[in-house]
Amino acid sequence: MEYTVQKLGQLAGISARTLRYYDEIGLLKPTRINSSGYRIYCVTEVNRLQQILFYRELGVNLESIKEIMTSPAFDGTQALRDHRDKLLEKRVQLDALINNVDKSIKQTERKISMTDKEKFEGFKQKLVDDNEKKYGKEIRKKYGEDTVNASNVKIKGMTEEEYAKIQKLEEQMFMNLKAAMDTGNPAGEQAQKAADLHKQWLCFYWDQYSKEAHEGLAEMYVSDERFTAYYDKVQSGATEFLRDAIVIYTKS
Amino acid sequence: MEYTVQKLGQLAGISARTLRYYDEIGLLKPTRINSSGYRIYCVTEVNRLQQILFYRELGVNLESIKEIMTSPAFDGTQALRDHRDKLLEKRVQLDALINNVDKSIKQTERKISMTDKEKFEGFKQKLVDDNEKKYGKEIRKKYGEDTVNASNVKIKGMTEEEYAKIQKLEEQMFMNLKAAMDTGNPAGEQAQKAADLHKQWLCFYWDQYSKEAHEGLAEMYVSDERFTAYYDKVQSGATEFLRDAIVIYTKS
DNA sequence: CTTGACCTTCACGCAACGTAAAGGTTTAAG
DNA sequence: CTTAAACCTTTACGTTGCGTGAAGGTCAAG
Repeated sequence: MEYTVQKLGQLAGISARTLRYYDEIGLLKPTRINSSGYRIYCVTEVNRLQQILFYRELGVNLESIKEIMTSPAFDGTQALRDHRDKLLEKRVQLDALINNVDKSIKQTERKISMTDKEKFEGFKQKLVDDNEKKYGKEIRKKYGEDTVNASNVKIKGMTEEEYAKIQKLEEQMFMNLKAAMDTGNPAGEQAQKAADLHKQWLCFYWDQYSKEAHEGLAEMYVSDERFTAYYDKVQSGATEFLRDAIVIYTKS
Repeated sequence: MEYTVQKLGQLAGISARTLRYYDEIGLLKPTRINSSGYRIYCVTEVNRLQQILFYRELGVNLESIKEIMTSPAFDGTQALRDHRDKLLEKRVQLDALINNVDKSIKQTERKISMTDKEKFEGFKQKLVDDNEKKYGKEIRKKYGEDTVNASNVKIKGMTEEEYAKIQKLEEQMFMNLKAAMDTGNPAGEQAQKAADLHKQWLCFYWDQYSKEAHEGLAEMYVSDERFTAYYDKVQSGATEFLRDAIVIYTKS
């Protein structure tokens, strides 16, 4: 397929002027110039333009894009992978901003108060927090980046009120879990109530809940000693019991 | 708490120059100037700056931000809610881009093939922006923000298949409209078929259809020359004929 | 053969700052 | 008390990434 400036512009959602400008600065030269002096673009240039737009979307200036892409070390596939990482980062930042706006709305409704610092959360890049450092890698491997990232953002932006609610939920879950273990039946009412409370608790951290992820998490609790230690504090074997209850819960 | 340019800049993640510029253009004036001529900002300005940054993040130019925020009708809380919607939209677009980059990676691995059009999926933000600029205000006034926003989201998330379907629907509508005009009867079978096709077409853009909104839109087509030009291309007077047909359609 | 929708090359304009110059103020250290 | 660093001020020109004509050539359709 061959394209003139306008055609390619329409395809990519940019103006013909932009393409001429990219030609002018040597960022994207047409494949050839036809007998009437028209710029003609082919597949190689289409792909190059896509790469350019990815970089542009990520805020890289055109001069740098040119430098990167004309480097002999430039690896298109690797670049795409980098784009992916950056875009995921951008999404984390965007989530932080959404969180910020949510909080700001609550503040105007006098439901919470916000420090000046909090008011600008999400507008700039921030450091990763403890949770991330401790458990980030493992969880990330198992459940994918997206879920974890979203979780981090939610923790950061939590109000005290919400935090208290979560603490209470977890406490209730522990109480139900203990009572359920006395009956010894993970399918029983108490155990299923505990699993349900665990789900509710989880939903404060996860943007979307899925049964599969819930079950997967329960399995990880059992296989990771740090989590086992945490849940077994209620009683020895509690982690496995909780896992069993959750598995039954997700299947029902 | 009181801030000088640099302090506030650091808090918000912008430069001191930017704050001076915002003062210069009258977008954000400091609370007061101290005895040495320093700009001093307090809580009102901090909140205003936050709003400004939300708008900026969403691509609104400074002149428009100023216009919006100095309007007597400006409602801060409502603005925050709008920001939220827009940010969620932005996330949808970002997801589309991530999807694109994933596909592009797979393509380089020869696992799938991609059309040139698909290569630019997720970049098409601009198209929506344009749409917004051209018709946003009028439609917004008549049908409220929600409907329009929902429409934007739908366009963004549209697959090529869906898009083709819509194009076809519109084409059929035009054909029926033309045939109906030959009969001269807006209540006739052909005209009513055209009105129905128009409704179907519309339902791709609107989340909820209502007869009132449909009729209102038809009236706007007639009163707005840009729309008139668009529909009259089939034949002179076609817009009014379509309006008549739609009015009859919605009453029946 | 004309009309309209393309294309071309200048060339100027613009937003939203960056950057540097030239100078006054504040503050913390010597 | 002085002195240097780290602020602040205004003025003013530079930069990026195009938008927007103007002036003119090309191409397909009626």
